[in-house]
This record gives sequence, structure tokens and C-alpha cells, in this order.
Amino acid sequence: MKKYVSILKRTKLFSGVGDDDILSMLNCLNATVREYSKGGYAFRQGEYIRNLMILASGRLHIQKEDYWGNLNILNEIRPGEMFGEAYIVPNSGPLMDDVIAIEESVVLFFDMERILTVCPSACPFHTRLIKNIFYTISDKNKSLVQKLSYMSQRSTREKLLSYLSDEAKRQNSSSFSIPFNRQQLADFLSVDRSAMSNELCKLRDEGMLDFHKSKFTLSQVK
Amino acid sequence: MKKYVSILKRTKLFSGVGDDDILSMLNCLNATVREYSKGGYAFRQGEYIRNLMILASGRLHIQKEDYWGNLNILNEIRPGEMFGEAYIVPNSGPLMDDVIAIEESVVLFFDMERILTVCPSACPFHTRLIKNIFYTISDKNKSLVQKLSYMSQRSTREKLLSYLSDEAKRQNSSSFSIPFNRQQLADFLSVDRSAMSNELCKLRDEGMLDFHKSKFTLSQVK
DNA sequence: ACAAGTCCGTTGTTTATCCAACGGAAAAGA
DNA sequence: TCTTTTCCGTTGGATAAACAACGGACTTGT
Repeated sequence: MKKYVSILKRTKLFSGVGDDDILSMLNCLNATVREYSKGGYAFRQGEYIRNLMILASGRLHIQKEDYWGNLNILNEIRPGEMFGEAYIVPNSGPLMDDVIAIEESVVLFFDMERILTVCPSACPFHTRLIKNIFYTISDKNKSLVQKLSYMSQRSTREKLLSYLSDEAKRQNSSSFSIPFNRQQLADFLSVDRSAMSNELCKLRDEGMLDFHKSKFTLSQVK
Repeated sequence: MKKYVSILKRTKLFSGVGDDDILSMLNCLNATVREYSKGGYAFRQGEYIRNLMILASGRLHIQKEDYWGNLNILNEIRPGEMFGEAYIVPNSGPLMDDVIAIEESVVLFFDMERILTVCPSACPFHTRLIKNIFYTISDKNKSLVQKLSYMSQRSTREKLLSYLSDEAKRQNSSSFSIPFNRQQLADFLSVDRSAMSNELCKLRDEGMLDFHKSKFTLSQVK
């Protein structure tokens, strides 16, 4: 277990917890390790999940196959990331996706029950851990709600405006940079790149905004 | 505070906690009450949130105004529902939405720090509360991810197929009912009702599925 | 300095969605 | 029973997005 401490200390889950404490917590949380070879299934649709997982190394894809066999990649998990946190609720039903290792991967399993139930011996960092896990899913929640608010806009134009408007608010300036290039932004908003590029230029020509590369400036309509 | 116990005992947050324990926990959690008159703002964009809230009575809208002044209703909060849980992360930045009371409303405020930090006196239901809150946002998280997976499909057809496919999985049968009428389903998927209705009929004519009212049956393609 | 590759705006065509409107079936109410 | 309302499928025209394709600007690598 010791060799995973250096990885775990850099995760959100264990942020603020010292090396020695991580090691003792691994024990307290009943941590176990599993390895998956490239292409192997970590979980299959229909299984029940009872643990919280952290990917120690490798790369996982969370993907879904629909009733007619169409495959859809929903998410990519990278080292240090937590997953499975949405399926540990009692009676939450079986997993609806497949989790496969697209590289040789090592996954750490934590007993969910032990995380949320504070041990009588009250290991000093347990409260810290609970906060960390709460903050992590809380953060995820927030970004999901935000993304959903963009995606629920009907047109490319509206998707762009709601996203850019939010970024201006978030960065507290009408002038700001976004962490995407055009293709990535299009993928993020689930629209066609060229159509989006076209729409951006229309918005610029209408005087609603201006941009150079990934730097945008919003302006009041004239 | 006593009068709110009957409301709180029916919330997800306090589920499984007895009346007396709720009362003592309200104290332990530093609960406070605020009332809002119809049309009044509970929170404004830009404020910082440091509490977890439960709506005791009334109705709230979470809405957003973009840079150019366009209004967008994101969510409606009903009595017993928790909100604000995504903004209590330290350094999570200011609120990006407005929260307004569309009816005269009563809101309970809980000190977030006290929820996540187990008190030394270890009130017996604190662990229970932590689990409940975790389960609640975890559940929300899951449904957000699911909805996002439908919404990120490009076409109405794909949105329908991914949603219906998921429902079949969830209800573990190729024949199932959905909790929406056509208009509600269209709103849920953010598409036009008539176009969706049209697409459903095409899918039926192609032999991929069948339906009567809100009961659907998926079939393998012939 | 050259070649290869990436990024982005632009265009024309095809296709899908939106929108408004209508009618029939079913449900709800009087 | 009759009226009113809601729900849903259908249609046609207006609009927007997707798609394929291209060229120029810029970057990266050799």
C-alpha cells in the first residue's frame, strides 16, 4: 500500500492529509487494490457498486452501450481521479455504464461505509476526508449544473452566449480567456465546429462580442 | 424552531432521525430561519454562500440573467428540498444565479462547517446526517450525469434513443412507463414537441419501438 | 528554411429542427 | 350527454444546424 501514498497525497480526496496519516487511513478505510489489463472491464453494466474508487495509474473510459448496441464514451478517468461516488447510495440501482481500462490500470477501492461512519477511535483526519469528498462531489455537481444550463439552450447561438456570459461572470470581467480551442469548445457544447465558428463571427459582426483566439470580450449591444 | 420539525422529518436530509433528535440537531447545527415575501430575492448573483438551506414552505426559482439581460429559469425549489449544497466549497466563488421567492417562503439555514465537522460530544445522529447529505447530492449527481448524457446527443432521435434505452435498463425490461407526457418529455430533452412526436412515430414505423401513451416497448431491429 | 500539421474562418449543399396551425381522440368537467 | 380542455400526431414552410471541403495563418518539427 505504501507505494500509493505519493499518488494519493496529490488527489482531492486526500488533500491536506500527511503521508503517515494517509497510510493509517488506508487501513482504517479497508483499502484494496485491483489491476486491470488493457481492454479489460473494471465494471460492467448491471453490477452493483459498494465502493469508492480512485484510479492510481492508467486510464479508464466510462462508456455506455444502448439497447441497439451503439457505443458512447461518457467520460475518461485519469490518474488521481475519484469515481463511483454516485453509485454508493443504498438502493441506487445497478451501474448503467461499463468501465473499461484503455490502458493497463491500477484502481484503489475504499469501503464507503467506513468513510462516512466516523470511527470511534476518531482518527484525526477523518473529518478532513469527509470534507474533501463532500467538496469534490459538490464541485462536480456545480459544474454539471452549469454545463447542463448551456446544453439545454436550443440553438448554437444561445449555447455560446450562455457559456460566454457565465465565464465573464466567473472571471469577473467582460474580457476573459477560455480553456478551449474551437474544436474543444464545440465538443463541450455538443455542436458542430464550423457552424459554431460561423455563429461566433456573426455575433462579432453584430457587435455583441469580440475575440482573438481564445480570448473573448463581451460588449453591450449598440 | 419546534414547528419546523414536522417538515424536516420528511426531508431527505433528516430521514431516519427522530423528532427529538432533530430538535437537538437544529441547535447543534446552528440553524436559523429567514422569511421572504413573494417576489423577493433570497440570494443575488455575486453573493457568497456559506450555508446549506432547506425550503420549509413556499416556492423558489433559481434563475439566471445573462450578460445581455436574458432571463432563464434553471430550477424550481419545492418545500423540503435542499439547495445551495454546490456553493459551500471554500473558494468556490460567488453565486452565479439569482434565487427568488415566487411565493411567500420560509428558508432554514444550516451552518455547513458544523455539519461536516463531527462534534466532540458526538450527537448520535450526526453520522446519519452526513450520510444523508452525501446520498442526496450523490443522487443528484447521478441524475445530472444521466441527463447530460441525453442532452449531449446531437439529434432528437439520438436523445430519444439514449433516454428510452436508459429507462429500459433502469426498469430492467424492454417494456416500461415513463413519468412524462409528450410535452414534458420534450422539455426534459430540450427539443420541440412536434418534432419529437414526429421522430417517435418514425422510430415506430421503422420497427425500433412501440408505444401507447407513456408506455414504451423497445424492440430489436428487424 | 522547408515540410507537415494544426487551427480556424468561410462557403454551398443537404438535412434536421423549429414553429404555427389543425384535427381527431381521449379525458375532464358541467 | 354535451361541452370544454388536454394531449398527441401530422403537415408545410421558414430557419438553423450539420456536413464536407477548402485555403490561409500559424505552429511544430526536422
